[in-house]
Amino acid sequence: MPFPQTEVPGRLQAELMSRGLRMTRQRRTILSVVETAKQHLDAAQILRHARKIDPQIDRVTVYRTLALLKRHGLIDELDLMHMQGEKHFYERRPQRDHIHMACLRCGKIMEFESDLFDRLKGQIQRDCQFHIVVTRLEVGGYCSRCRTAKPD
Amino acid sequence: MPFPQTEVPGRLQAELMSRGLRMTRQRRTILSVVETAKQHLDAAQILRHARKIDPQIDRVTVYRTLALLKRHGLIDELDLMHMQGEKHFYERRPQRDHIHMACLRCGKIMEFESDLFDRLKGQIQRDCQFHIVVTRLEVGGYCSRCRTAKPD
DNA sequence: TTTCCTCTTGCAACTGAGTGTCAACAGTGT
DNA sequence: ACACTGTTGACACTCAGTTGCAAGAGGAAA
Ligand SMILES: [Zn+2]
Ligand SMILES: [Zn+2]
Ligand SMILES: [Zn+2]
Ligand SMILES: [Zn+2]
Repeated sequence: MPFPQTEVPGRLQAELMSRGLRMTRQRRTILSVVETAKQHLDAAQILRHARKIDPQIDRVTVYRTLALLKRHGLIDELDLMHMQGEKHFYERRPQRDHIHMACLRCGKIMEFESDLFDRLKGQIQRDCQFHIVVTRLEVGGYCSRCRTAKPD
Repeated sequence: MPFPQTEVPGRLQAELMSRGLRMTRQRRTILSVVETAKQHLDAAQILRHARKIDPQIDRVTVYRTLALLKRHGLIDELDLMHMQGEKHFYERRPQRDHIHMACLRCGKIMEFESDLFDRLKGQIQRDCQFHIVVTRLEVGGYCSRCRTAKPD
C-alpha cells in the first residue's frame, strides 16, 4: 500500500545521478532498500535490510544517505505519532501527498489521499503567502475495527 | 514554600483535578508554566521556567507531567518539522485545531486555522471510518519574507 | 489532627537515535 | 592509470527521553 506500483525501480538512483552525485555501492544498496520497501521503515530496519545485500554497510552511512535523500526531497520523514518511540520512518516521496492515520490501539498505519488536502495546501500557500516545500499530516485515533472497544 | 496556593486554579489544573488526579506542588508549577507560555516550549525550556518558581523540580517530573497531560488530551505535542533537532514542543490543546508552518530559512513558526482543515478531518472520519483523537499538520517551506531568497 | 494508603517525586543509571571527527577509501573525469 | 575530491567506516560522543527504586507527600478517613 505504501507506494504506487507504477513507479519504475531505480528512479531514486537516476534522480541522484542527474543531480551530479556520486553513486557508490552503499548508496545503490540503500536506495534499493528504500525503493522496494513494502512498509514504512526506520533507519535501523533500513540498515538491517541493506546488510542482507552488503554486510559491510555501516549505520552511519544509512543516516547520511537518508539525510541526503531528504535534503533532495526524494523521501519523506514520518513520525507516525511517536507510537513506536522516537524513531523516524521513511518513504519515497509520492507524486501526491497523502495523510497517515495511526490506530492508537492496534498500531495499524493507513494512508489516505484527499482532494480537500490538496485544496488546503493551496489555501495555505495563497492566504499565508507561504511557499510549501514539505507537509506532514498525521492523525492518531481508532480504526474501524478498534473504535468499538476504545480504552479509557 | 513560596507558592500561590490560594490562586484560582487554571483550566489545566481544574481539568486534572476533575479527573481525580493528585494536585502536587510540582504539577501546579509545571501546569502554570505550560498555561502561561507565550511560545511553543520544549521539555528543557519548561523545566527551566518551572525551576524559576520551584528550583527543586526534577526534569523527570517534567517528562512525567507532560506525558500525563498528553495522555489526557490536554496538551499537544509538536515536532515543528525537526528544525531544532529531535526535541518535541508542547502547547495547550486549543478549542480548534490549527496548522503549524515552519519557515526553513528563518525558523519562524506560524499558525493557521482553516475551515478546509476541519472539513478534511470530517472527511477522514467519514470515508475511513476512523475515529480521530489527535491530529498534527506541520508544513515546512518559506515564509513571505524569505521566499524571494531561497537557498539551493 | 493524626493515621494510613497510595500515588508521586528525585535520583542515578540507563537506553537508543542520531551526530562529529578523521584517516582511509573509492567514484568520476581526464 | 591518475588525481582530485567526495564518501565511508570506526569510534566516541551527545542528548532527549526512560526505568527502577527508596523516600516523600497528597488526601481521605478516622
Ligand atoms: Zn506513507
Ligand atoms: Zn486499530
Ligand atoms: Zn519527531
Ligand atoms: Zn522565513
